[in-house]
Amino acid sequence: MQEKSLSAEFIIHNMLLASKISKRIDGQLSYHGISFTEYLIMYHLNGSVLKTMRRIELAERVGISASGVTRLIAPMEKIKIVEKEANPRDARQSLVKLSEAGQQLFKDASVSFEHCTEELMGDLTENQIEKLLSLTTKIL
Amino acid sequence: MQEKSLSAEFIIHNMLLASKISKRIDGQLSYHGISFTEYLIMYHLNGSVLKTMRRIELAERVGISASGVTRLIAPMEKIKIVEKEANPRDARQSLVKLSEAGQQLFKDASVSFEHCTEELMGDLTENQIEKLLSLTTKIL
DNA sequence: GATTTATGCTTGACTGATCAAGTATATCAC
DNA sequence: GTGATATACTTGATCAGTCAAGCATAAATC
Repeated sequence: MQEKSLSAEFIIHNMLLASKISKRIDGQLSYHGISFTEYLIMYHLNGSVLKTMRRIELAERVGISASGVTRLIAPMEKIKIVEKEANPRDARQSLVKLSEAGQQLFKDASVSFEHCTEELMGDLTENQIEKLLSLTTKIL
Repeated sequence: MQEKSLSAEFIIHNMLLASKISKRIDGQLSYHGISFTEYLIMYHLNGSVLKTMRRIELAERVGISASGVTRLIAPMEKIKIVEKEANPRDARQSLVKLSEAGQQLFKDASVSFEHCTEELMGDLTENQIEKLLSLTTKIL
């Protein structure tokens, strides 16, 4: 008889969960004309001190590659929800700033987003979610 | 002051985690010449009664679309790790069976996979993983 | 048993991301 | 200061997956 790995089971289960969740959220955010990934960009920009971040750091936070950020930001810049800024201290960098319009869009989209996440997590108590959060931070 | 949504925070955190995990696993499985998604296909086939499943069911279990399964299975069939089978009761179906070679490959890859998941979850006890599993099944 | 509707699967066109290579700038070692 | 190495970013080629449409078969309705 073969032993079954609990960690393997959890990982597989959690991957499927993540895929379902992101599809659901993408569906909701599409009403605001943005994708989940774009929302994540705005989320991190909005949470940073000057609503401004380096592309590389955005990539790390969102979990995509640097070139992924380049391609993702380009259309967001075109519709003016983010702006390009230079860093006088380092000419290699191309900072990304969440514009006023971007902040407003983020605020609107957050209502849908949070409504969606609360629906997803509806069967769990605050304590259980906190537990989940603290356990998952131990992974990796 | 604005309230911060715990569920939103968890979802965002868990998405980043999932993305990192899948990259790590993909890296490990590449030594066996397969992707994480291909591993998942084999995992579900191997766990089914006759090592055989319908494409639609595979799609649901793995979390991709039906056409995704078609495109994913094609090269696996070419290198003979799965075989196509007909269902005499329903000519629309095209069943997928894990071949002998596929079973062996799955067994080998599982060693790497489980080693990887155990490394990922190394900071957690069995009980904590069970807790995680039971909490995440309440989502969606 | 003919017609309508639903299911299982595949295909073409597309999208969001990746990687590898290239460019520009910065930092380090001497 | 000069040369070597590292970092920030972009671009072309590619890939894994999606969606919408289509085809074949099955099931339900009349």
